[in-house]
Amino acid sequence: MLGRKPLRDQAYQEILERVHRGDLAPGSRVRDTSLAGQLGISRTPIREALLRLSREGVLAADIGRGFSVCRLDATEMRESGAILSALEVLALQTSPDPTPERLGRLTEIDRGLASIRSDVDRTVGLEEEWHRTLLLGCPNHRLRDMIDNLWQVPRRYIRVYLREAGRVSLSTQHHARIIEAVRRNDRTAAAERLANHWERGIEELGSWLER
Amino acid sequence: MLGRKPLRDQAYQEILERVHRGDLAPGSRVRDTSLAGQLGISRTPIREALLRLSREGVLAADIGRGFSVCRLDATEMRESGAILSALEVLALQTSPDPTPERLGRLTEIDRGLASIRSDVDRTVGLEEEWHRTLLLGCPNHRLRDMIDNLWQVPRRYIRVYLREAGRVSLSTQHHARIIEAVRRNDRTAAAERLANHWERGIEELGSWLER
DNA sequence: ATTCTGTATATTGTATACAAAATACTTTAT
DNA sequence: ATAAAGTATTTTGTATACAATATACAGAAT
Repeated sequence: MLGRKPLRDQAYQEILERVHRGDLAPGSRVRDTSLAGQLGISRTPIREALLRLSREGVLAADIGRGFSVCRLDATEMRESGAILSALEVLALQTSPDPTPERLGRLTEIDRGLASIRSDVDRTVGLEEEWHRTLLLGCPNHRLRDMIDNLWQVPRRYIRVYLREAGRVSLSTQHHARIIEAVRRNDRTAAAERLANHWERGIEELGSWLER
Repeated sequence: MLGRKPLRDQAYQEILERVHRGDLAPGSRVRDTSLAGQLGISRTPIREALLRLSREGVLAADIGRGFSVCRLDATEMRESGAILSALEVLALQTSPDPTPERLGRLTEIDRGLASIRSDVDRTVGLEEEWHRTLLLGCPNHRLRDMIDNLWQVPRRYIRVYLREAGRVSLSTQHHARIIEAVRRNDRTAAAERLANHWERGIEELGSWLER
């Protein structure tokens, strides 16, 4: 109860980062004891974080034999992607018109994305921030939270894809087309393009995974 | 580790049932100590269940002062309903044509719903089963799981509404119209009607809550 | 009476302890 | 050497212990 945030939340963040960094590799077992030792806290908050991560699809929990990092699997990625796509489209459709300043922020992020050469972390971070910024006005808080949480799954896939397939970014042109529709206040077209953006991204990742 | 299922899962189920029965009233505090005593197990698995329930929106977790049952709130219901509606529509759209036997099951459930006079539990159970049966063929497992989980929120509202507003059911005619479209293999119409079913249900519950 | 304040109690978040089960290791037999 | 079987060691799931904070209560001041 020291840092004003429960230890379980700090543990959650830290473990998640290790998964994303590949420090905890897909398929590898995650022992609460060793994490507790490494983070210098007890097993209890660690286990609470692990339980949460397994509910979110980052870890797998086999009864009696603990936790392991979920292996990357094309089917899972397609499934999560389809869900996230539908939810982001819903969020966009039910959002009020974005402020000009937010539109500016979106193009700014896109400029950032275009100028990156090979920083995977930064690319994924900006891609996610672009989506979050797009949906920042969505009045459905629960939906926004859910989308944020669900992003954890595709984020892992995008990261690996960018790193291993050597791709640099996930098409900023799509972003531009979406922004263009939003700017015209044509939410229907924007939603359609957002869905299309997801569909292409999923297909790109999927076919690479199944290679 | 006795019942072949982790205690935290049994605790989860039991606590959830108590919330639904109204045994744990909205707004009331939930003390892990007292639950542990009542269920005859330790606080650890109880807390794991409480943490999960708070992530699912059934309980609220205030840092340092424990858990309480979420109060019923029209906004929350509308938000969850909108999400669930979108996800069920997605599930329906991406499902293969249902087997005749499953269609039969759906009309059978509807007959059951129509014949109920005043059993709230049974009504809610059948309504939920109808939805689950409709989406049983959906190949996106993650989506099905997510829908099942999300149902916990509207279920609480429907239950209270039926009980306190004295309504008997949530319109089996809607179900019939959806089934009719599914039977014609017109998934677009079916999806549209399903969305409409949700919209009307949400509106009915919402205006009652805000009365 | 009502509000404040200090103290007792309860409850939380976290750490540790313990028993059952799983994994790793060693020894023995083939 | 390989395989099997039995034993030691980890690791898990759950229970309990403990310190810090929050709540409840009693008495004093207004």
